[in-house]
Amino acid sequence: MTSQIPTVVSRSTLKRLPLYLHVLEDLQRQGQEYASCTMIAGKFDFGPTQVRKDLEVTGAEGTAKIGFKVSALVKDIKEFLGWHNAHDAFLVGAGNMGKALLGYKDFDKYGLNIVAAFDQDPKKVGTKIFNKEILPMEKMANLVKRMHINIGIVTVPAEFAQGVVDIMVSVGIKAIWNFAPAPLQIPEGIILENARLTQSLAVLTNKLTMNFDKEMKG
Amino acid sequence: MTSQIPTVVSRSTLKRLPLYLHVLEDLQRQGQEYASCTMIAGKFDFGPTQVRKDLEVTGAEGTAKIGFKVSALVKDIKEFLGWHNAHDAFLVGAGNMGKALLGYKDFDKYGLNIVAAFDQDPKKVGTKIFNKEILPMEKMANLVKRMHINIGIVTVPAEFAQGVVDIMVSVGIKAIWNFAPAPLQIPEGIILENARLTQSLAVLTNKLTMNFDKEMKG
DNA sequence: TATTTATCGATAAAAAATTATCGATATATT
DNA sequence: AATATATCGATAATTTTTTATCGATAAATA
Repeated sequence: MTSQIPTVVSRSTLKRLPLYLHVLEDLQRQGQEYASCTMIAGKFDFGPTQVRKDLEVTGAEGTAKIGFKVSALVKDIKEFLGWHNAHDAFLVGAGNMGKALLGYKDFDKYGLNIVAAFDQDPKKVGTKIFNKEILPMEKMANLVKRMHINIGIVTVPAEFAQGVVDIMVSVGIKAIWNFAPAPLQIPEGIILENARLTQSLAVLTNKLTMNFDKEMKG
Repeated sequence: MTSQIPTVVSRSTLKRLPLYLHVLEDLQRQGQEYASCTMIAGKFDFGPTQVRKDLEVTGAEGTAKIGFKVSALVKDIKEFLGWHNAHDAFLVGAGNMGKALLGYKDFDKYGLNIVAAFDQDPKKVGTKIFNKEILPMEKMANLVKRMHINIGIVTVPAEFAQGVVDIMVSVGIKAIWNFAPAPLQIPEGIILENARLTQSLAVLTNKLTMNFDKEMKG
């Protein structure tokens, strides 16, 4: 009998798992030992079936009438997301967003460790931001290989993003976390995940506009 | 005959529109007058039908064999997203992410204008970040009313997020852009849009982990 | 001990999103 | 001028995602 766990997991499910994790860690702090899908779903605007289906992909198992053991579930979700041990990453673009990410202390909780940053600007090179060195772009190739870096974070302006991504791919980066609002071309086999604020903002401003339109009419 | 434009637009569509906008503005700079869905889709990993369906919601009209007039399409998308004129916003939490957003120069392109920031920390209050004043929380209520602010941006740590949101709602904020990795409760009628980096990161680290697992096996 | 209840796990149904198809049309080509 | 082609707009088919249903089970309650 083979495993029931689906081999391909939807983005939607993957994006809900960190939400559950947050709730579960809260429960853990409160000393709760078990949690049911009903309880977790209570924190969100969707139902327990959704939660149950999402949790299924992690391989976690619950018991009827009781729910899931919180500690085990946290562990299962973290392992599934790859957050149980840290992935080293390089960041390119020490601007405002770059700085914010370099200063974010909780990334270790999320399986990310930004080792160093790179920038074109000679004025930035050689300085440190949150105790992390800013290096010249030329040094990236060697260091990626020497340090076995797999993740590249792109926080440069849109017009430079494709160039940076091309370099990253050429030096052996396997996964790219992109913050630039530009569509990027990447070769087969490289993982690209976009974290574009403008997309989220679009949803917000559209809803707001729709609301005003409604008020005008009604 | 009523309009063919759907009254409710999916998140997925809303999130793709800024991508098209970026491509279109590139084309505009290059002096291209017309753009077809086929051409736009070429920049992404989905087809022209998807693009056509998305553009439909904006009310834009194209012509067979030619495509859409770029300038008109840009205008239609911007208006649909509410990016044609700026929405004033307050930001709460002048930490790293807060600073990054305060320093982001292109928000005016996306219909957002961060007017001022608020913080609990007395050391921050009174200072300026990117020429924007950091004010004490107590001043928010009055200013929201006086300045007719509709958008609140939450960049505080997770444990303070719900408290900040409650204040925002109570002083009359209509839409909340949340960067804290916490599930938030909001009353009916308030718009909440989450821009949580951890969700995006989850997708990345999971894919990376899956890739390694595959390599181990095969 | 029997009954009720909350939950899981699995499956089925419903809804939503994506992709394919096709007639109409505007331009380019023969 | 006739034919070929690229594209739109609309609709249909497909796929994916979400939600509902239901038997099994573990605990609580009568």
